[in-house]
Amino acid sequence: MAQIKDVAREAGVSVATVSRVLAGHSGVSETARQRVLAAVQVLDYRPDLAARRLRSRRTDTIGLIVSDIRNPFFTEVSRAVEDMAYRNRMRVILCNADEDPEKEALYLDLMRDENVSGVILSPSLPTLARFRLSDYPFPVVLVDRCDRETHADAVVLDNVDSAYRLTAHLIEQGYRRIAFIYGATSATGRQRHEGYVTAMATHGLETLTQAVPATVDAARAAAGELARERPLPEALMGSNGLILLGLVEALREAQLPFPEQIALAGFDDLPWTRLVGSGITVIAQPTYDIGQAATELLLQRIAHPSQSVRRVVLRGELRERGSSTGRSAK
Amino acid sequence: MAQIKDVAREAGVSVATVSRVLAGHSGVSETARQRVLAAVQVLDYRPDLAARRLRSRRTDTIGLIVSDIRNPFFTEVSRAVEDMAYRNRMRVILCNADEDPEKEALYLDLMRDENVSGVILSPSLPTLARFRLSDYPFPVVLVDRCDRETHADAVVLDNVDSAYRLTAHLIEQGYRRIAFIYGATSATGRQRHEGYVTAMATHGLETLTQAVPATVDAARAAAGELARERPLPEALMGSNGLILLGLVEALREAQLPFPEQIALAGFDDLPWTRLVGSGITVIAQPTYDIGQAATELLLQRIAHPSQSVRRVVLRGELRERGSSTGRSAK
DNA sequence: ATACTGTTTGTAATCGATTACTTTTCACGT
DNA sequence: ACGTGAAAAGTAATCGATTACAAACAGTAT
Repeated sequence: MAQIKDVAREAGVSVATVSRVLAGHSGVSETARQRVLAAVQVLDYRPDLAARRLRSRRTDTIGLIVSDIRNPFFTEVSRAVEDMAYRNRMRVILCNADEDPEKEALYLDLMRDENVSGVILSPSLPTLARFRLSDYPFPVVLVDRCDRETHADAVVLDNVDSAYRLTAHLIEQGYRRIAFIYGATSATGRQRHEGYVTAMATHGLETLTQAVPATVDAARAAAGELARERPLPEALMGSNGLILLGLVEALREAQLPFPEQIALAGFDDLPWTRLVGSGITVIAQPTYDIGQAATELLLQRIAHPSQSVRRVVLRGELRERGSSTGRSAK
Repeated sequence: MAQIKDVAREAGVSVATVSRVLAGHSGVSETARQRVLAAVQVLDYRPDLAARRLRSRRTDTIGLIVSDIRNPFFTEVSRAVEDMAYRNRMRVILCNADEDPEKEALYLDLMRDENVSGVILSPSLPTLARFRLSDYPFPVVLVDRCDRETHADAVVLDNVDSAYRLTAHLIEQGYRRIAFIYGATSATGRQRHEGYVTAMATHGLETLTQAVPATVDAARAAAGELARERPLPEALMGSNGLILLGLVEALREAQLPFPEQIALAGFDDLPWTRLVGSGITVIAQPTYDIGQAATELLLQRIAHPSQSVRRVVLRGELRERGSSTGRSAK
């Protein structure tokens, strides 16, 4: 395996010059640069990253800690982060915290050990509550989950407003008893809850909510109970893709077709939402954009550590489908 | 930030002793060990990974290169790999090749640069065709995709047999004109094609196949064409989850309900397969097990570089649902 | 020709661990 | 008390780059 001194010898220059050329530093003559590049080619030289990282104290690596890799939302975010990162010659270490605050803390420690340049994190509720940027030796950009109090770069959906619009849509369609099943373990769920509550209140309607862990099974169980209540709610809303999936499963088990027996709506425009029944009305998130924006924010923060904190709020898009076809229309 | 020499001073021993304790080497007195451990606690010492990796020439990192992170199959595999790896104090670098052989090559180079301990790879067809273990300075375990010729550790589904069983199931249900739409860009698709062809031949039936890139859109387009043909095929099979999704979309567009107008079956038991229509008959893959097995294989290979090559074949499970309800039953 | 500037180049220190090698310590048999 | 071998501990070389600093050089003004 060729080392930098081999390249230096081959090119007839010093190791410092080789290093400078490879780092793209100025102050190297064009002739020297060419000879170094040629030597690198000839020897197929690849710098040893461990050595470089040790000396330079930089890793050019960003850590991505997602809450649940099985959630397609985070899959797509990861994809975007990865694309952007590698395009900027950065590495990505992906960690899946599985909605477990302990795992999250573990991975944040790991990021410290790895001396990453920065971290993109979708924090669980406890982590978010305790979150202080100054607790970490690297910049952190929050993604998907952030509240008004937290002072950190972040990229989030306009959760409150999106939930408001989704709820308002159901109300417009003539539904009144609208139940909201939401993941209480994430800031996202809570904010969407807020939007729902506001919309209901604005229209003088009573709320009907159920907080659950953000899993398919929990949502199915909760919806199963609701389905046994009489009078039946007129509509069901889920606070994210996994929960929505649970709702669909529960309605199927309870043999309640939508929208005939009960209307349905939720968050996340997953591939299957338009295929079940006559399609499910959802708020679509610009997932790829979210990941992209988060990476951009992080890269900028790494370049300019003291620039002011920024928050990017992206708008969710309402996609009306059969599941919320109005009572009037029937 | 505390360094090893600080720990040594605090503990009143030499750096060598500290290093030995932390590496779990024998030849350290119990007293010394205790003092070192205490000092580590006091100073909150964390070894510098860059320095360690430079000197020891080991990274304890495994690279995972998946074909398409959006495919839930690979998501689940990643999860398993990650779990297993961290449990064995290994890091994971996840890369998404997006079914692009060039990206794949790029990432394999990157793995070399990172000096990873080993790689788990789901190769594209061109990469698999050229694949030689000796081309890489690290052990490689293939996952999901591997052919009989390739001499490497691998974990795969019994693709041929599973496809045979799925096809045979449709035949048993009374279908004859069974079309198979498959991803020709992966070894998996080809092997499943083989199983389908064998099953059809065994029953004296004519094959009806369409090779497509393994994407939802390509599959939808292909199925859209088939849906316009007369006579209509009696059943449609897709070679993986993404393709199956494309088929469902196409049938919906063509307003062909299943199984009434046309039967449907495929691979990958994704969350939504039991929710659309009366459920879709699929071969379920033990995705988590596949990732787990691959990681185990890799860790063993790292520990014993010269042990003989092993291939783990896992069995797919047929899950019968409404989409393949027999003609006889109608 | 000389001094002065700015650019290019080279030498050697450095990053923080691991580990080869040497020295010390200790238990034990004679 | 002493020699012996094993176990424990320490010293210093080492991994392979980056970079601080010094030296050489070229170009220009005096």
